[in-house]
Amino acid sequence: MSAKDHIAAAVLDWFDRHGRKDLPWQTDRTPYRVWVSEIMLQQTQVNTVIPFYERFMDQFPDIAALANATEDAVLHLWTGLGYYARARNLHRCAKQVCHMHGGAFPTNLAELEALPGIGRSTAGAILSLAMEIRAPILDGNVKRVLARYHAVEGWPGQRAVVDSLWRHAEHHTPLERVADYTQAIMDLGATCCTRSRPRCLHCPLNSGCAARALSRQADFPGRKPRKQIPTRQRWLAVVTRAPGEVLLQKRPDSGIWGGLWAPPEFEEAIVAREWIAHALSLSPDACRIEPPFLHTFTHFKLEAHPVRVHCETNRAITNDVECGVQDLQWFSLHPPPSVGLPAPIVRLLAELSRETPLRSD
DNA sequence: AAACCGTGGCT
DNA sequence: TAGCCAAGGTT
Repeated sequence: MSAKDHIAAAVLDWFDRHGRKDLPWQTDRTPYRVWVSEIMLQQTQVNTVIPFYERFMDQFPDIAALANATEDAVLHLWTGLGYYARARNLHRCAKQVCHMHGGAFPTNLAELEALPGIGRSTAGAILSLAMEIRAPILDGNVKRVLARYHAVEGWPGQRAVVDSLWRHAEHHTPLERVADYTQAIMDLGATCCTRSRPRCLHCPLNSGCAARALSRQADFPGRKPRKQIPTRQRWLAVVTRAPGEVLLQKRPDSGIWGGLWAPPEFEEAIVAREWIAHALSLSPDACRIEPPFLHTFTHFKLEAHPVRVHCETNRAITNDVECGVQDLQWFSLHPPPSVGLPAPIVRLLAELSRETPLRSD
């Protein structure tokens, strides 16, 4: 039945004329290249991913190269891309595939989903795009197309809504040309069935689209209910040491900026001042508070006040509560540290290194 | 189950 | 402009 689904035929015909076929991960479609692209593309737009993907493939051309790399090297290439747990899972997954599957990805859904960072949709993408194995996907584009075509009420965060969309996706996925269909249904959502101002007149599915029949294209998929965004303040103590060095701390694996290097963080500025002053045997008054910089995250806002201190010695600085000595390290600002750093920290350090040379009075 | 994770583009 | 959200997965 699925193979004769008129939706698949219409979408495939549209794809032959209007689909995207020249994206970096569409050439040399190995499971490895498709996998890396799918991970990078999670919640991230195509144009953002492309330069990251090129750099990543340049340094890690195959899964063995990735598995043999250090985590810091992987995180370094992820700097600025966001959702850094993806990079850590990617690295873990590469090691598992090399050690447990002989370097080749499993060819079935269950084993793929068992790998870190690979869920049902990514597994389906790998199977269909790289292996021509029939498996549905359900990314943001497909959700929008199916929610409109079938007028599925509710927002996709709800279990019943996702289940319904998955059933539709499963039903429409054809037995033949699975790779092209998967790319096609995504392209349709990305370039035709767009979130705002969908181009229904050019859509191959317009005659059967329930949302269009109801003139309710904008109602699908349903919107996530608004939520109050809490605000909390944090202070990042940017400790510099002439000439041009900065103290960074490897953050815990979980939470914001998990596993990345960043200035030590404190709940209150006064704690940072006292901690720094004590560690450097300085008076708290010697710790200068800079104007705050504000950074907005998905669900909360973080205000960080850099606390900059000059340090002439290389004595060990420890914080018994926050981390161990092994998590603290001085990094040169020239060039910026070649380890994984959050994008706001990269910008902050770039500003610091651009200023007048840091030296003691 | 719902909250959480980052950044940048769009309207 | 300020909210919305994007080739989702994990906890």
